[in-house]
Amino acid sequence: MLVDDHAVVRAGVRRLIEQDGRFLVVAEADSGEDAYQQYAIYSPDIVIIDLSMPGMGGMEAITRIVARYPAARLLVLSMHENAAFANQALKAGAKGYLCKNGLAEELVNALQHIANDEIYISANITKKIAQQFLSNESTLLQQLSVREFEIFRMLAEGTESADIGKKLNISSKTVANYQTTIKHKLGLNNSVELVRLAIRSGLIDS
Amino acid sequence: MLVDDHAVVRAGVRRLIEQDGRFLVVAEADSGEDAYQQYAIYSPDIVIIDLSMPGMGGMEAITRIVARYPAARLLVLSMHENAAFANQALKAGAKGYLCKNGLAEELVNALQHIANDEIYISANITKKIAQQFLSNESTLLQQLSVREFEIFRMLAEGTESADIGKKLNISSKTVANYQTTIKHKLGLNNSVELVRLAIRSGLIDS
DNA sequence: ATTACATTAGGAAAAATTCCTGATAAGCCG
DNA sequence: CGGCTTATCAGGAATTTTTCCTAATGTAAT
Repeated sequence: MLVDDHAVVRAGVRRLIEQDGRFLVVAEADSGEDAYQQYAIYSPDIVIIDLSMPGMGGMEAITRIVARYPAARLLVLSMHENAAFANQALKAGAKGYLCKNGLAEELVNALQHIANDEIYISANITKKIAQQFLSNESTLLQQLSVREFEIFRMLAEGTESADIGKKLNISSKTVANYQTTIKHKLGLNNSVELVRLAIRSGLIDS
Repeated sequence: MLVDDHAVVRAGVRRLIEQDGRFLVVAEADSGEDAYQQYAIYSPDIVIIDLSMPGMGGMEAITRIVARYPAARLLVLSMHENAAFANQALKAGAKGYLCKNGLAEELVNALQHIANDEIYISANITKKIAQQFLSNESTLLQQLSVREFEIFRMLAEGTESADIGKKLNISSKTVANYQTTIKHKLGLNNSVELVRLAIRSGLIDS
């Protein structure tokens, strides 16, 4: 099953997969909510999912799908060539992490690995993870839980606490409390420093 | 010719185009620099180009290609559903602007229009352009008075209102009031957007 | 001279943030 | 297995920040 809010990307990936012949696309979804529902209907062997989507993001979708279907195999196909993203996605329960700027062949390759119940991570990502392992900045972000990381990103994007609460189906009060603990964990004094850290870490762009 | 730093996207779009049959992909490039060089070699009828690429971005590539080859026809295929981006791209000389979250059919449709020497812009983008007609980022900051600009910069650097007051020998209350008017003048909803605008404008770095 | 705007700031109300407490569930370890 | 830790969630209360309104002063322009 393909999950990406960009129809062009979905159509492209579908053709890539179909041309290879080993795999079949049984369903498509253009949002996290849709993915969750479609999963129940089609029970796909593997879900290829993008992280950055409107509404419930990819990260939240992974969390929910894995919570309901622990055997689900999700392969993240993201534009973010960033260790922190990969880290969080795998922590949330994804079985693989690929960058969109990887080779087209790598996609079906990754699918095959995941079909064999192996974890697959892009070579460039594993390298980045190794590189950023020692950097203070990324170890800082690793202190955050999946939920904290998610809220951190949304806050840095300028989303209001109330809207974050709606998207994640939690109280805006909870979001506010998370905000405080996030700042404490990261040693930030205000939301300005929060944004700048997020930009420096490549989580969002200015 | 396809220009996109994501190989998966390039491969997908290539197959989309080839399946339609009306057009032929003669070259691919994964950067602005590469696009410029490949253009000289292949002289493609149309260039499909992404905006967000490392190194010289898509915008700069458009400017350079159009400067050297005024007859060049460039179709932007971007993820940004944003009037400012489309505006800049068309101002730079692009002949069309498409969003990646548009329909797959829209792509060849747009190609046909551009082949007929017409301009093609996504419907959702034309609507946004009309809405955001007046909001120009560069002239935006010029609306600020000297004092406002000064405080804007200090706020974006993460300085607390109280400290700004001390440094400028004014009440923190005044700073707070300035903050509100600055946000209004710049059309910002919160301090997060304030920081990001400051960074985009090169006032501060992340 | 009147208008416009920049700078300053206080009061009151609204909103956001912090700090505290506590509930629930999952996972781990001896 | 029972305790221990951690993640997630959220309400109450105090505090801080932000907004909105009003208003004074000086300066530049028409």
